[in-house]
Amino acid sequence: MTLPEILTPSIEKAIKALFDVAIDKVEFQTTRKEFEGDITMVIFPLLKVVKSNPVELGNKIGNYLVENLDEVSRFNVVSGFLNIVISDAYYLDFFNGIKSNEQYGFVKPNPEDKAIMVEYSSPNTNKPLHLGHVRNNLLGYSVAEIIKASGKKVYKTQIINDRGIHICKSMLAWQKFGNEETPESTNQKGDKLVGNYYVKFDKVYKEEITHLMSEGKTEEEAKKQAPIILEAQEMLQKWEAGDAEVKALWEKMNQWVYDGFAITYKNLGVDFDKYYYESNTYLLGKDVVNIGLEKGIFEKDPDGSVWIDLTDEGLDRKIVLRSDGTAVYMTQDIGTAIQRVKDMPDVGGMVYTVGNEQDYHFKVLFLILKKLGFDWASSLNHLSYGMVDLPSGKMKSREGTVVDADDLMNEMTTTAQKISEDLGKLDSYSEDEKASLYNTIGLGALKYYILKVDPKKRILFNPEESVDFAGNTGPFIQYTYARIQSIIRKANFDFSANSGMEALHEKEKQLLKQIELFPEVIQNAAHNHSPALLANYTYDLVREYNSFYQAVPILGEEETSKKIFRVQLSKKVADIIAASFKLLGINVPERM
RNA sequence: GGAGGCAUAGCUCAGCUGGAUAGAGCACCUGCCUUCUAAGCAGGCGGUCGAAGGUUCGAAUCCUUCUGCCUUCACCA
Repeated sequence: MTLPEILTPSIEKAIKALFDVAIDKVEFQTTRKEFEGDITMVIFPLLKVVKSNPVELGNKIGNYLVENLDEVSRFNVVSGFLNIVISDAYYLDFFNGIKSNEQYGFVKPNPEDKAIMVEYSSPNTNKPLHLGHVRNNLLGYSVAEIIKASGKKVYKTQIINDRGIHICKSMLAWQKFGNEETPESTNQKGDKLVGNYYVKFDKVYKEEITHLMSEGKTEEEAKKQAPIILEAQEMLQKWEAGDAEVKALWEKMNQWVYDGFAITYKNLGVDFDKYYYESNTYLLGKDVVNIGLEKGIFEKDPDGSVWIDLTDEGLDRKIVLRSDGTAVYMTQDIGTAIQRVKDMPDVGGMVYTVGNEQDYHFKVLFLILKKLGFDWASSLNHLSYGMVDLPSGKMKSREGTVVDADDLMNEMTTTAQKISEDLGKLDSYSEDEKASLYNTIGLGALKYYILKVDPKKRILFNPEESVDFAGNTGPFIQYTYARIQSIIRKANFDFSANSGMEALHEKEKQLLKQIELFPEVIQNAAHNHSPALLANYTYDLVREYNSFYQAVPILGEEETSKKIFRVQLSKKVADIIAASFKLLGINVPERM
């Protein structure tokens, strides 16, 4: 039971006994540092129901609590705030209850509950993953893990945009200029190789445009008439017609990309339960549109195109089927959503991790699915996140101003190595152990840097400054974890025994209060789809721990009961750090 | 033009359902390594919470208007 759960009934009883009125809500907040107390009740809201002045009322309630609850040892009233001092026994009791619970804060899924499907990553297959994908992947993975920890079954999925003009551009450029190059022959990751040809295509395309314009064409005409773009469009048509040669090339090059992605995903530490491919789903949804047409949800224009009129909802008219009867993006997403629930009938909701430039698209998509009458349509969420910008401006893959995901991870690891070597604490480590540790720290820095900011805010990513290891950073938290492991190694006595502690140091109490918040933070983070809440909580916990660490000797010449308790407390903090970081997809090192 | 998002210290960010004198880190200054890992701790400096109104006992938080930046409103995905 949490403190509010313990206190609320007593306060209600007190009010009932004193004034004979019922109150509907009691408001609590943690007591500010400058006042004595652990939890504070706000008196003001009661004044509407109870005729009294805040101080008098606070004193009455306070007295009642001290007399009737063992947990409350004393209180003070400052203007409209009742500051309640909770007994050490309560916190010791709480700690004994959770200290050996490995699952503390995590809720077991209820088999009756519907599962949540989390979609993230969803790249195009014509170029490697970049910094923007990194944010998407980290967010999606972490939110999936957090929802899982909050007590729901989760499926991680993605839809791979494996067809379309973009991949045809890479294919065509490879065919024309590739000299049969392969990832093996060039010793290059497949996604990089394919990406190079996408850039190559664009270069040739631009040259052709310039050439045509020098012959007197307008830019618009030139863009439409450049031979290479016409050829790419022809290739796309062949693909759609099922041309064997084009399909074979398409399969070969996509496979190169998948092999490359697999390496990036592995290094990034993300995974998926189920993959969807646009080439399998792009035709889905057309039947649904026809059903919707019969129901009168959609309307057909004279030219044959199908639309939905959302002007009543404050939105626009949106096309759902082209005049030639082919599917658009929206058609496909309608179909895919329905297909997913068919594939996994226990899915009762979805979270789409997609950048905020698609806010409108998802608003419309969810509305359409709701109008089509699917009961799960009310549980669809768009995990919308802000762009990642560089100091130099926006990232543009065609112009080569992107930060490549693989390069970024390497750089972070290298920086971790430099800083670690300067500190020189790892001399006894083997080369393999060092390499693994640098990877843990470097990726920890990167992931934490991205996840600690509110998803909906844009991130200005400065590659140099992002590699920070002090303050609110991943490595700082990892470092605290490693220090605690060191304490545990040195505590060569049985610290799993009952400590027999009776009174708490102020810092110990502060720490326990922070620990007490963990389960609630997981629920909040799951509810808000925000790893940032968890990240910032963990940082607060670590600061609280470090403060405690400096203030009291843990393995000093103290009574055994204190040593046992403090090591237990340290271990619990380390466990929570590890648990929290696991949900963020970050590893913790045993030493650093 | 319609719709949506963002705006908090010089910089990067917290601030949960409205609550006490708005919090961290970086940077700058002062202390603390013979003691469990100093990637640390304790403290100082630094704010008209974009602006103006409104609701409220009480507003960074809710409402309205305005300003600035971004996104979106394709028979692209």
